[in-house]
Amino acid sequence: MGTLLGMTTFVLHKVGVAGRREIAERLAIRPGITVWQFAALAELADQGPMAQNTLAGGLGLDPSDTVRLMDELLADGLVSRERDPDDRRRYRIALTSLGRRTFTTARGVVTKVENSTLAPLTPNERAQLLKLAGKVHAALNSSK
Amino acid sequence: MGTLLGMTTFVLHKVGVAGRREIAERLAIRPGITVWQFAALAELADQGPMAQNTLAGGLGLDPSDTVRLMDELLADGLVSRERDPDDRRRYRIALTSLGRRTFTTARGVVTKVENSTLAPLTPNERAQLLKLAGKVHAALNSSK
DNA sequence: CCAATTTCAGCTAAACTGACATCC
DNA sequence: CGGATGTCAGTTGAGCTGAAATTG
Repeated sequence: MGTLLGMTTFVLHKVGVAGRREIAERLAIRPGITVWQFAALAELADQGPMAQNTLAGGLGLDPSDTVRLMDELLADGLVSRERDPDDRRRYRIALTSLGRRTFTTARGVVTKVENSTLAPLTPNERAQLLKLAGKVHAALNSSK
Repeated sequence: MGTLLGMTTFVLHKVGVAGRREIAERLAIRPGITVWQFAALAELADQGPMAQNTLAGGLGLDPSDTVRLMDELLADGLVSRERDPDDRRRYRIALTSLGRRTFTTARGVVTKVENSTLAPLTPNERAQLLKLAGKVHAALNSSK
């Protein structure tokens, strides 16, 4: 095996970027959102309304980029943004009903693309891959 | 498990980008090269001299970006670049002895970072992860 | 005063596109 | 001529940095 293909990080990066690219192309067609927009909708759908900062942390996205992301979602009517009355520094970001419907559609698209990308693996292997990558991911986040 | 953490592509992308970033930072310190420069040295060390175009294909790097990459490596004295006498459209890119030494050093650095990144996994799990990611990677390349 | 949250402007590296010259 | 190789200029989006305004 070659040096590069024997380095896990290199292979993981390649696969991750290619997979994300594929997902981005499909989501752009339907329902017409970006990957980061999808990620934000997913986080809000899973965990309910939250501060913009908390959302940024959950996504692993820089807070400054989250500002622009929220502007986009707000302009498309997918989220609502109100000041938290208990702490007026914070926003309270919540899904709109359109946002929820859009997320459901998008999740279906992403799942379809994933199934295609992971086609060379058996269901058992897919679960293994997710589990192992998830372990590494968890360690990365905890160290920061 | 949350939607995002249940999506293999998302986790793979996160881990891949974070791992690559870590490697980039270390390689910048010693031996003072970029990740792409390391990748090119590795490919040349594994497979011997080759045309610039072939190298681009092996790295999954755009040929136009390969031009600049080769300029950098040439300026640092890590590769040599000569026209192929049999087909003067092609270059023959080869490692210099400095390039070979630099690669050896860099490979040690990268291996060290990988061991640290993959620390939460047992040796067996690491092999599994590489094998599974490699399968997906191979399928991606063959479809193109 | 100090810290947290959000905002804003701008930077860097990565990846791609399209046009072109050169050579088989 | 058509096709392959290498070169060049420029575009796009991702991710990050640093500074500032507001509020606790």
